[in-house]
Amino acid sequence: MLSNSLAYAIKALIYIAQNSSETERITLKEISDSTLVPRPYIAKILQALVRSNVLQSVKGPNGGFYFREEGLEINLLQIAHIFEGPDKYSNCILSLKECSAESPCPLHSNVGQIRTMFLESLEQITFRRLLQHEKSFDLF
Amino acid sequence: MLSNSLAYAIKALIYIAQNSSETERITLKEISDSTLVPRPYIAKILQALVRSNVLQSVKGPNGGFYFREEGLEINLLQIAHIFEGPDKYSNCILSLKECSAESPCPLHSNVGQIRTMFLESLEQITFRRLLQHEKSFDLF
DNA sequence: GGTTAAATATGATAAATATCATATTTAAAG
DNA sequence: CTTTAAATATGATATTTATCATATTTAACC
Repeated sequence: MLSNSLAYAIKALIYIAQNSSETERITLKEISDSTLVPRPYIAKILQALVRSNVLQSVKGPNGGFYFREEGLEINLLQIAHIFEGPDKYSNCILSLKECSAESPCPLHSNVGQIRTMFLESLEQITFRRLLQHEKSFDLF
Repeated sequence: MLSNSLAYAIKALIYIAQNSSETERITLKEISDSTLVPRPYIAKILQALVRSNVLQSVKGPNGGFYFREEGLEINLLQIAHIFEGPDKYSNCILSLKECSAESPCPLHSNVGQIRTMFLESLEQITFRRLLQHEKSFDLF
């Protein structure tokens, strides 16, 4: 339902949101260890998140990653847009050309509607909200 | 949300359910033309559906595919199981080991719940139900 | 300013999906 | 019993996604 990369990104972001601050940076190794995502892979994902202004990174000794202030307001749908193609969530669930509210495909009213709910729910969840989840929960 | 193959399979099955009978078989070419899925690709998909006893096929002149009587009672979740790995829909949305109702992951109660609804909705839709959709709807 | 601990950039490899091509089998019909 | 129109089997190619490896840059600290 979520791609591998997207699920990895969300796990890493939850961990960082819960444990980082501008002065308390989280290193790649720590993120990899606590999510069990291989270091080079999670590295690529985190780099994309830095480029997208979700995270901030600092190189060198005592460096690492931390959440930007504004980053905490970002929701899961926005993260999805970074890792899935842009149109992945935008069209008919069967990818039919003619499907629309006026001329709905056979799945539009049932499965399609739940898909819409799924997207709305992704959109409602920000990292500030996820911060409240218990920190000891294993993210692997 | 659905894999390419699964969406193709559903489109083909809707077409066959609406247009076939034991005496009125649908040929590969016709299915390919009406779904715009390349012939060799849809051929593989249909073969899998025959092996899974959803469809019946007849070789030779005037041959083709048609829905088995019992096939019409099959629901979309069962079709999904044919084309997606078996555990694809079975575990935590973040693929976390420890996630359960008692010890839910950060997404369990929101996105996870909607995922469950999604699966239930797939399970409720049989091809007999989809038969009722207007036949002139373009399946491409 | 040299050492070190970190991220970054780049690209290589592997695995899974999707797509295409071709030869074989089967059954109907003349 | 030969031809023909269909599915079937098999496997080749391409594309995408996931994974791994390595060299480079950067900033802190002595």
